[in-house]
Amino acid sequence: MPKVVDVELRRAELAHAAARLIARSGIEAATMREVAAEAGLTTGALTHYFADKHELLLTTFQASLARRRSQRPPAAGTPPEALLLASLEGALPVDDDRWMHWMVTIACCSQAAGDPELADAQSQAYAEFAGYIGDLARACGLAQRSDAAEVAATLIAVADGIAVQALFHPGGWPAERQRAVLHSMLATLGLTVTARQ
Amino acid sequence: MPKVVDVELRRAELAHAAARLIARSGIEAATMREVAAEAGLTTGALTHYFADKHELLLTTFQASLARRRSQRPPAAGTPPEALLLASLEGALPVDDDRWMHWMVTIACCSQAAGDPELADAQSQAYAEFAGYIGDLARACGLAQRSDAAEVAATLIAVADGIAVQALFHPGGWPAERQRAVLHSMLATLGLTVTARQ
Amino acid sequence: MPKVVDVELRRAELAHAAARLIARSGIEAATMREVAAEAGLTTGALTHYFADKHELLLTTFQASLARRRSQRPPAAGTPPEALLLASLEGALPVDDDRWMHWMVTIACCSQAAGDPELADAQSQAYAEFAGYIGDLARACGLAQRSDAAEVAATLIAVADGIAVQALFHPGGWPAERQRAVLHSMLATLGLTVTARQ
Amino acid sequence: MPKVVDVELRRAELAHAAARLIARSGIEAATMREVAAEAGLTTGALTHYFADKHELLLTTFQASLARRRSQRPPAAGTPPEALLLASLEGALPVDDDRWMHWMVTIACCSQAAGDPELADAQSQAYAEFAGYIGDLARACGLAQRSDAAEVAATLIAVADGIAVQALFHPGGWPAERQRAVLHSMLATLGLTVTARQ
DNA sequence: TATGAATGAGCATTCATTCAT
DNA sequence: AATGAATGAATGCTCATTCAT
Repeated sequence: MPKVVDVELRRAELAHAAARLIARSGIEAATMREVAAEAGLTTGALTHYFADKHELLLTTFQASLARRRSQRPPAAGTPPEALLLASLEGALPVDDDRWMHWMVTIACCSQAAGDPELADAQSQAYAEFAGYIGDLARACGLAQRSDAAEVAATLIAVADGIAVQALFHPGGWPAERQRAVLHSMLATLGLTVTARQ
Repeated sequence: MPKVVDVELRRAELAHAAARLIARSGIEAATMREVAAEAGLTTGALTHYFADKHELLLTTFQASLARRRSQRPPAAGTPPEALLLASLEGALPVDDDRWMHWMVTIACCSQAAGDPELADAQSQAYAEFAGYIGDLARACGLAQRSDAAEVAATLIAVADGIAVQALFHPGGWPAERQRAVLHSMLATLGLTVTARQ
Repeated sequence: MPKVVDVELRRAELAHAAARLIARSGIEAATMREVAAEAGLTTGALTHYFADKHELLLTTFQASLARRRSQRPPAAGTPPEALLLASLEGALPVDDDRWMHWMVTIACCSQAAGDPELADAQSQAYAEFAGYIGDLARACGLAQRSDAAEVAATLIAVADGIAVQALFHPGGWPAERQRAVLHSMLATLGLTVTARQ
Repeated sequence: MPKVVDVELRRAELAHAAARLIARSGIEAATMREVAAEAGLTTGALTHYFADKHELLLTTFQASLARRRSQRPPAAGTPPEALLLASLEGALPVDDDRWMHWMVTIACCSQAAGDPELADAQSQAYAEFAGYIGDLARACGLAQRSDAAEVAATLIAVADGIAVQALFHPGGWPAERQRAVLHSMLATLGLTVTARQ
């Protein structure tokens, strides 16, 4: 009987190592060797878990997306206004984890130009998020069935726009500033924001 | 007498070739060989105009930024509302040229993690744009001296947020939708939009 | 009590798997992984039966040679002319099994340049076969003690020469053509060929 | 103007280096690095002249074939008997050059199982040689139009059979023995051999 | 006995870069 | 100014091999 290893766990560890590297030093630094070393393994082990680099990158992106999704607050028992606010705040790069997710996303967006599979993953993740936000907007009374998509697009635009500026101007956007601009925009759009966390 | 070549023109051509490749196939495709070939030259010629790849990428980014700046409408004789609107619309990837600029920007952002010079170029460009938008917001009466920075940040967030969604979901954001969402947001924020182009 | 496995049988199965791979896809395809998989096992099991790849290849070659030897007709009660003919025909790649043996032989010959052990195995097998054919030639009256080696060399040359052409020009040498050329040559050399199998 | 290099000459040099390596140490030793080093260059230069290893191997084989063909004596003014004899002797591995050609041929035959292009090159070369020998056999009166193919096959079989034995039993087949067996066979087949070189 | 995780050297190939011309 | 030959380091990947289980 061989050494028992949780294959999915190992893949997750390796994908996370890749994400750290991408966030820290850019996508060009995320070579097979470096990713393996970051995870404390060797190249041979890496290719044991991922057929090739493309699969590693795709998995890294999908794992990062899944991680973000899993951190949404539980729907049951939370008022939709709080859910919506938390979801949009969740899109801001206010801590290392969220910053890392944005760096992975940006890197994959740049890569997606020559990689349909990556482009698909991105499109689908976006559609899912837009649908989720649209549902919440309706629950909050911010949108009707007919304009949910545009309202969601607007809300997401606000959060993503702040995120992009934070990414483009590191140091200029501490967490508080990000949240303040988001809250003021949401207030303008009619979402009453009560004090939080 | 040696062949007279406009050095700056050649550099611009090469930088533009690099930008096309980045937009078309991602940053990994923009190798020295490919960039040279895209411009109809050979590697040797490329290194004649750029000391190394880093300089090529930096120049490509700065050229793309300068190109965007140069397309702002002339300040003299244009009402500030129109200038502001045009500037924000100019940030949307509504045509091939603007799309290319965004792809270059995204690629450089991803690269900037490991490249301070690129990060600087990005920061400075953003600061300049934010200042320009802040001034216009004050001219329009949308902001006071005291809150110009936050108002500018909000306005840019709206435009960039739409841009990011368009980039992440190619095909889902035709030019008209981008403009419509932008205009509706600006109206909410108090900028009266008159019919245009 | 551990599972009882016939070690020699397993080695033979693995060597045969290696031979199949070599014949089917060339020697480069016969990696440890592929050989193990072809035999329905894993690499770990393969290295259990063979110290290293070199031993596997050597065993594969020797097993293929032994297999060919074991298919010589029984000497007792068979006229030497029939024995000689059958032995020479046995060298022709007229069926899958013999084709496989030739492919293994060729692969090992190519490999033997850098592998003295392989070269030895080849030399010895050849010497044994030449001796056997020489003895039969004398029994048939085709050779004296003094010229048995040269007569044997001549006879083997004919068979091997046909074999090589068949290998080099797959499709152009159906079994019948191989046998016909061999028989006509043997007739010229004085061996009367009677109808057979 | 760049350094002027005769591209075809360089390719020939590299292919010859590959052939030397294959003959000396087997095909596994003919890695890109080793071939480049054997030719006094580096890997990068090798890939400058050959797109990939497959092209290098194919070229090496074809160059070896062409080299053999180019060493046939001039047809004009030579009696067909001498031409035929020289051609068949040319197939024997009696010197380093011919030995090398045989090793390359054997290696490619082994490789051809998984490489149609290599198999094609082999087939065509064989067909050409068989046709050439058939024509000479008719010119010598050894064959009619109807049986030229079979006579050629027989003649080639004799030479190739000797060659294979020489390859399989290095040291046991000095040039004189190879020629002696060939001549005796040809005499049996009706070709009068006059004294030669 | 057999597995498969892990290693690390080695592979073909690509790349930015240099330089004689 | 421009070429393209050549370099050598680095890349993604494969391989034989080892070993705890």
